[in-house]
Amino acid sequence: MQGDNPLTSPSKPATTRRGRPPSVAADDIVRAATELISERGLRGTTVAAVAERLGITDGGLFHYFPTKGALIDAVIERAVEHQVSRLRAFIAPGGLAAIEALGEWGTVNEETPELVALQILLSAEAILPETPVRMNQVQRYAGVHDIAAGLIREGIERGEVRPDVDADWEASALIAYLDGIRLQWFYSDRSLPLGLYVRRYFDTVIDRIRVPSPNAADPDA
Amino acid sequence: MQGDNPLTSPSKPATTRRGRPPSVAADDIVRAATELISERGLRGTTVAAVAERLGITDGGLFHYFPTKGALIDAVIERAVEHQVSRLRAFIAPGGLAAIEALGEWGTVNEETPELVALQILLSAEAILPETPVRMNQVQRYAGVHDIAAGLIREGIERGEVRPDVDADWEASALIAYLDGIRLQWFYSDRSLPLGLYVRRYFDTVIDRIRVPSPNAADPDA
Amino acid sequence: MQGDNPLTSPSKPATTRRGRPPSVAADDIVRAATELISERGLRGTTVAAVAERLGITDGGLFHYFPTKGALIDAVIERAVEHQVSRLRAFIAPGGLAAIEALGEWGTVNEETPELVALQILLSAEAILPETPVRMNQVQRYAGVHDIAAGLIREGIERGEVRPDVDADWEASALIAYLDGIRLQWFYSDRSLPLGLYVRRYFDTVIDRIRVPSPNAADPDA
Amino acid sequence: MQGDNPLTSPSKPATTRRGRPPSVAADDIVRAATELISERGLRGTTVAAVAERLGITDGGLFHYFPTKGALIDAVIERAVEHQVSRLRAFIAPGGLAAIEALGEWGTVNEETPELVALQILLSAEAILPETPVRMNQVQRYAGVHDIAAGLIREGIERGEVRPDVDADWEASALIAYLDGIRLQWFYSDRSLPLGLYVRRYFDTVIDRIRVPSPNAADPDA
DNA sequence: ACGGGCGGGACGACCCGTTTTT
DNA sequence: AAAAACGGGTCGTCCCGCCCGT
Repeated sequence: MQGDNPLTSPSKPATTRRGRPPSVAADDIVRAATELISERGLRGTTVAAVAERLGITDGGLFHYFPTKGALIDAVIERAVEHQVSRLRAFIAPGGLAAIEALGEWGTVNEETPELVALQILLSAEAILPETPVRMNQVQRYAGVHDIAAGLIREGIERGEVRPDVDADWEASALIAYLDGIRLQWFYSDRSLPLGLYVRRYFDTVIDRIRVPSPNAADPDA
Repeated sequence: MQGDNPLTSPSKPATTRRGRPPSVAADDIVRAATELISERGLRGTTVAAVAERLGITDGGLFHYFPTKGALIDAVIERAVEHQVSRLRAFIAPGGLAAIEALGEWGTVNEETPELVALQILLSAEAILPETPVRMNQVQRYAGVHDIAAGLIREGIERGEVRPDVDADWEASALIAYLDGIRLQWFYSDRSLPLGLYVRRYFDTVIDRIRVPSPNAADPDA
Repeated sequence: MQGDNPLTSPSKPATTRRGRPPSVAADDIVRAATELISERGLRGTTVAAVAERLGITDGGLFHYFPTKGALIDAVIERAVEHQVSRLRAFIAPGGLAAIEALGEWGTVNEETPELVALQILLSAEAILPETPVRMNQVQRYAGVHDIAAGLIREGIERGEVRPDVDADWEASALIAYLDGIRLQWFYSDRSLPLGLYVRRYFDTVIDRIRVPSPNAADPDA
Repeated sequence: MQGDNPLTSPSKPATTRRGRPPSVAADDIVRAATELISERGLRGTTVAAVAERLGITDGGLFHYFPTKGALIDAVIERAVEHQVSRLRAFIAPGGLAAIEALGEWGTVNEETPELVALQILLSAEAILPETPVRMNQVQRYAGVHDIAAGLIREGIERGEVRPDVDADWEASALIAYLDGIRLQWFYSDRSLPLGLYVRRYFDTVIDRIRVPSPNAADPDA
């Protein structure tokens, strides 16, 4: 869907590779699997379907991922890596500035709907007590929560955020909104302006938690 | 997943209470199915497992629900009815009072975790383009959205809510938060105080959208 | 192969059986599986082949034996039961008389070649360290060994067998011969006179271990 | 199991040492395959597992043995050669002396348990009517039988063995015991003193079939 | 009407032996 | 010699009908 990424593929041709050149790369498989999962769900996606989309057989796919679980693990890992790398750039400034930057998160998500869909499916699957993806998702949520709460606390320390703000609760609310609005994005066939909505939501939150600027505090003056 | 759902349902409303109320056994089946689905997911739940939990065979279950799709339809219908009946009581006052009352929605949900889990699973399933539950969920969301937005507009008309408030956006944000926070509730093994969090969130929203009371408008005085 | 055994099938029609009469009984399945295993080996026998021989599908077979392992367990159990019931009659007299009676074991085996083949295959499979049938077979061998050694010891106590005979070694040798000669029976396409050979072998053993009769001890007299 | 064994083998005697000795690698493969087969059985051993144990890929193995059947043929051939070379030394003296020497056969076997295990597995596999190893094994048995019976007949001609001894039956019994006691060896985790037991068995047989020495003939004198 | 034993297809995941390509 | 891919096949088992008893 995103074409052949010219950055990753030829990055390692120098190694003395012997044998038949692959008609598909492992990355292609993971990408195809991600797409199919975002279309049919985890259980609705068969390894044969993934192979078929790539023009190979499931036997051939076996060389890359010996089991469906391994394939799904790779799919999840790739999605997480993608998200983390993007996230890191946003939160670099730290404090309230980072929170403001996170307001663009919706715009970023608009570019990769299949990863967002995957995330939603995994989120729901993770509520089941026995599912293997549960721990993964719970930890991911905890990580994101800690990042957000940490930024807010940093804002308090810097004097940008009001000291009486409950950082944990605000982080929880921010994540909840992001998780929920993405559902609506798909319900509207992605016609809902996700970037705009998220931006707007962040603005209201920032308005509420920031320390009032001196001249804005007394508009009547 | 639900077979030729749109074909059989209207032709043979087997589970529709028409002529006489459903037998007790049918309700037991639906309840057991709801529990199992909330534990193992839609696809992870087999009709045989439902039957086994009830002490009957899948052949016996076949008399009540000729197909798995029909059973799932009944499960969804029961969940929706349950939700709607509760909701109706909350929004009876109308306007801002109804919005305030909705702040107790989290507390209500705490009593029926299996219905909440079912709702989450259906929400996620509904983002898939081909799934039979999609339309159902999208319409449900539209209905809830209209109710919430309607209450806000009513609040504006009554002078309780500031006239510049975007009713549709606020409704969307409210629903998004509710959808998202429920996920966190399950991630925390339901130890997160769902009722408290929702109540608190509603308070901040109401604070933001309500028309300021005269004496609170000038705190400096 | 042995037709419908009129003894076992109608033995339990008195129970209030409901539903469709089975086209095949569990016993038929076990019998068919035994035959196929004796023709193609354990791993060479597929559940589909067993079902096909019975005229049903593997899905139908699933109602009786949910897994191949369960089917094989039943096959083994039936073979053991068959063997044990026969064996009991032979060893009833006890002592040397029982040993003599066991000389007819070969003749008995000639009637059920498929059970003998099954036994051979299991014997060989059991030498593998990881196989699930190993323990089963080892215990079976120990049981048979104890029975044979016990009979010999009984013969010693009764004064029928020479007191210097090593009961354990003799038992081991007897079983070894029986196991080995059955192989040759199959190598000869069962044309080797198994009953005769075994009878003859037992005679030489009995000749060697029995207490000499007084008048036979001195034929010249 | 061995594919079109009779077709490929004669057309391409890849493993036959004709013109030059086999490469070391081929011998390693055969040895590794022998070990694996003795651990997991014929069908339980995959070519990939053999290759993995050697640190190569199954594709690499393909250069030495174009098919699994060819590999198994080589494994059998090596085992037979090993056995035959040992056997030849034992039977060199001929007559009863050779029989006595064969009493050490158990001791010899104790040194190569994996070859014994292979032999047991092949023995059992050979009772199946359709297996490609059947003819091989049957012929091997016939050969061993002829050797043993020939030695006994030679003993009779030399006046070492009583003339009324049935050479064929005695040979059959000897082989049967050897085949059977090896099973017990494995059942006991090879703790059974195989060499001792076989030695002892041969002694009883020789006692029975040899021409009585003049002074031993009249113990009363 | 309710329920149960039984059987039918179908398909998914796994994996295996083999061939093709470089 | 390695790597990639194929085609086949086994096992599990799932959803669903066909009949029959109560």
